[in-house]
Amino acid sequence: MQQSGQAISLAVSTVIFALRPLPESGESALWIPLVRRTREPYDGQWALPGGWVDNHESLEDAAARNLLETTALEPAYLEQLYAFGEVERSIGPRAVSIVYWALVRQEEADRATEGENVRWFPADDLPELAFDHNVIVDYALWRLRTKMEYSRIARAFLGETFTLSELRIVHEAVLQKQLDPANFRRQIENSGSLVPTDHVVSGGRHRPPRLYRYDEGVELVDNGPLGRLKTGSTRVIH
Amino acid sequence: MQQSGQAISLAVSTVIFALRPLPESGESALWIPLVRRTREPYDGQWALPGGWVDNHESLEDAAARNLLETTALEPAYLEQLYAFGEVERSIGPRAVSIVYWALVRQEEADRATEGENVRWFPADDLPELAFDHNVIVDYALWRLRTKMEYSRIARAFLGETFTLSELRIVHEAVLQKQLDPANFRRQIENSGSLVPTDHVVSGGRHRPPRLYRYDEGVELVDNGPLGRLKTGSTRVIH
DNA sequence: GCAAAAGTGTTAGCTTTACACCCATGA
DNA sequence: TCATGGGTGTAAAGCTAACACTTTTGC
Repeated sequence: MQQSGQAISLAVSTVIFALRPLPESGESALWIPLVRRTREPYDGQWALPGGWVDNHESLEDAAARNLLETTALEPAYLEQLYAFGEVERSIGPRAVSIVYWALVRQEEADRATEGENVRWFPADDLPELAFDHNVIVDYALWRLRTKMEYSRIARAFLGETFTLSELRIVHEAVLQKQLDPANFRRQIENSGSLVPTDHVVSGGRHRPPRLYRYDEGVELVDNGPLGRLKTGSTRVIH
Repeated sequence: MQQSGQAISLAVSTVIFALRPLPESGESALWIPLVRRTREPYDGQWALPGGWVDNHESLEDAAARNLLETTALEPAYLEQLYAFGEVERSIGPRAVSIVYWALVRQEEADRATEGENVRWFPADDLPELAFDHNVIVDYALWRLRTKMEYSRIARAFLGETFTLSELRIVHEAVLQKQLDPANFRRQIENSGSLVPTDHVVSGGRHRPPRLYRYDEGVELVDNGPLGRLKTGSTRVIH
């Protein structure tokens, strides 16, 4: 088993999700930031933010660094999606991409420098992207929606404390369907992952809802090969 | 975004699973083949079969080729597991490993050349392996067991037709728990993924069980980013 | 009081689980 | 006829989904 004379470039890209209101309906929905390519191939087309992996950094560090450099965003959640390595997926020299997906809070998303070469798009209504990036986004969307149903990733979109309504609206925006408030409450309560705080939110024209926080003692279901053994694979910033 | 002068080696490794009887109890259980390292680092220790990715082959092709070269096995199922890229995971030059997991049928597993440098081990009772390979195997085991509950990967361990008993024994061996034959039958029948054949198996000292086959019209649940769009990511050999 | 969302109660229908019991065969 | 698994029946328990209803606030 020895190293043959190869020259495969190793890149990372990230599908970044944030919740923002749609301009038409005002409803909360998933958006992703894209960067415009400024060279061939696919010059001028929109693409996922990404870059090359440096020798001294892990794949995940490379993803986080590229995120910050290209979009100025710091994600609340970062997880590996898939390694894309088809020979013909890129014109030009052979490149393998390790793709991550990330979640950012709305305040963080609003800080993102939007300009000529960085713009947010609704995740379900994207233009034609460079490379195989449309396929990648579709897969990331599928993973996010699947994982939303059995894990606690919704917290990445929320602050330290939140009402059950706020949590439900996150689920509704991601899953694209209305949820019964009564049943949602029971389902969450039975999961045992939330603890009620002593505070309520007053000011609304209705009964003040209680604030909850996530129970830190309860572990995530699947946070990767390293995370499962508590060495910290998936990056969760509290 | 330009390529910096890097020299990261790209490798593939595979966690290969087969069902074989345990020597003590005779019960069917998961086994994996390991290869002995013949050079530093970790000289003499057991490791996952793997090798370098060539410039002209996809990651999946590289995994399949290495499988064949190191263990002479052709898998019935092959799926990407994870890309491991921590800086300090290997002594020596920086290496990133794309790890796959594979399932092979028992006939195929028996063909595997076992010798001084290739040996089968029970998946739940491994020695200390080279690199981070124990962590990797644990993760692959978790993925296999999770996926067994909602997808149709059990077919990779079976022939074209099989009895419900045979299918149940595959599930029991992988999940390490007894399943009620009556409830298992109904669960499988309701899933609609099997069709009964006109044949039964005679010769046993009991009522001859019917043979079933998988309904080819029913799709797998999750076979990867490319597979989901029917371009063939996960490799399923019928 | 009224609107609006918070929160509780209730019921039908479905799924899961446990286990009783009959069936068909070889020896 | 007996042992052995194949295959069917059934009922309790648990979960899901739909929706009625009460509670608490601001105006």
